[in-house]
Amino acid sequence: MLSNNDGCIVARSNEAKALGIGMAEPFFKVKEIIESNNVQVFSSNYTLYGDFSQRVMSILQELEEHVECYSIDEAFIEFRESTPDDLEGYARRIRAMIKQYTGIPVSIGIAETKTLAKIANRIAKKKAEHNGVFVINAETDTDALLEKIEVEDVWGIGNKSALKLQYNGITNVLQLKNADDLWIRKWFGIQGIRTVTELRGVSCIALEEAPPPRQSIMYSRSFGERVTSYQYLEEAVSTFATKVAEKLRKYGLLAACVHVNLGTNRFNKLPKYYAAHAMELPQPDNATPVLVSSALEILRYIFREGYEYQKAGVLVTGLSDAETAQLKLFEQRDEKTLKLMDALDRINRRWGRTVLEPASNGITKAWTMRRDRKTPGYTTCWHEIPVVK
DNA sequence: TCTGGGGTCCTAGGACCC
DNA sequence: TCTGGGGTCCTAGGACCC
Repeated sequence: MLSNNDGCIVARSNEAKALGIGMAEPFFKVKEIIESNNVQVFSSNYTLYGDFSQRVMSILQELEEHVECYSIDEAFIEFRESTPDDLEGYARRIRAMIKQYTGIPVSIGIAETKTLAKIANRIAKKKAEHNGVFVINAETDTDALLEKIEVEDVWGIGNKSALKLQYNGITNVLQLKNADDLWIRKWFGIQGIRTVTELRGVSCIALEEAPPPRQSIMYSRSFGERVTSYQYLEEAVSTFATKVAEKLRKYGLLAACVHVNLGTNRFNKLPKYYAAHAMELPQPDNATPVLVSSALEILRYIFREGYEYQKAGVLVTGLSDAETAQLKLFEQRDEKTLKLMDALDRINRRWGRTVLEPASNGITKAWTMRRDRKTPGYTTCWHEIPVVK
C-alpha cells in the first residue's frame, strides 16, 4: 500500500516483504520488482480504513470497559477486576469474533505492561504456531524471549536510539532491560527510563481511555505536480485552511493561532526554499472565512517568486473548547457566522464534502494529490459499494 | 518524472526578570 | 584576569509513534 500522493510504500504483505520491497521505500524505486512480479498496489484510502477501525474498536468497547484506541489499527485493553481466568482462551474468542464480524484478522499480545504487550503482540503476529495470540505471564521465560529480540523492535526505541544502544554493545532487549538506570537516563531521557522500566514488568505508561485534549490540528499535502503559480498555491492553502476549520468545528474547538508553511522538493537539485510563519487570531475562532483569510495573509508574507513548490500546510494551535472558550471582554462570536458555518457543515455532510466551499479554494485543483490506485470506498461511499452480479 | 501525513513529548538554549 | 544565582517562559529541534 502506498502513502499519500502514491509516494512511499507504507504497508506490505508477507509476499511483498519476501520480494525485498522495503518499508517506507519510494514507490518509483521498486516499480520494476512490482511490475515483474505482478504485485498488487493500492493508494491509501483512510476513510475506508477509518470505517473498519471503528467497527473493530466498537467490538472491543462492547466487550471491555478499559479500552484505549491507540491508533487506527491498534488498541490497548486493561483487565482490572474483570480479568478472566483463561486469558488466552478469552483472547482467542475476541479474535474469532472480530474476524467473524468484520473479516479483519487481528493479533493479540498480553502482558503486565504496554511495552511487554507490544512485544507479545509481535510474537503473536510473526510466529504462525501461536495463531494470533501470545501471553507473557509469570510462567513465561521472559528473559530468554527478550534475548532473541533486537532493541530496535521495542516500542519507544526508534532508529537513532537503536544505533546509540548498539554502539554501546546493547543489541538485544534483555541487555536493554538490565541496563544501568543512570546511564539510560543520561542518554535516553525519561522516555528511555519508562521503556526500560516497562520491560522489567513495572507499568509506567498509563492507559488513556479518553484521548487527551488535542494540542494542534494540521492539514498539509504534497502536490500532485509542481506548483509555481501564486494562484494555485493560494487555492491550495485556502483549501487546507478550509479543512482545518471543518475539523475544528467537528471537534468543538477554537484555535488561537494559525501557521502556514510551504516548501520546495527536498530531493531534487532545483533551488530550495522553505518558510513557515504564524499569526495570532484576533480572538479564538473556527470559522472558515477567518481561518482562510488569515492563512492567505501569511502566505502572501512568506511566498517568494521563482520556486517550484512541492508542499504546503496549515496548522492551528492554542486550541480551546468552543463551549467554554475565554473570549476577550466585550467580544462575542458573531451569531451570523455561527449559523452560516452550521449550515455549511450540514449541507456538506449531507451532499458531499466539497459541495460548498470558499471561492478562494478555486476550481482547477491542479495541485491535488495523486491517488492512481485507490481502493474503492466499499463501505464509505454510496457510488463505490461492491456490486453483486 | 516519481521520496507521506499527523501527531506528541522532551530538551537545550536564549531572553528576560529580580 | 575577571564573569551570581535562581527562576520562568518561549522556541526550535530532535526523537518517537502509527
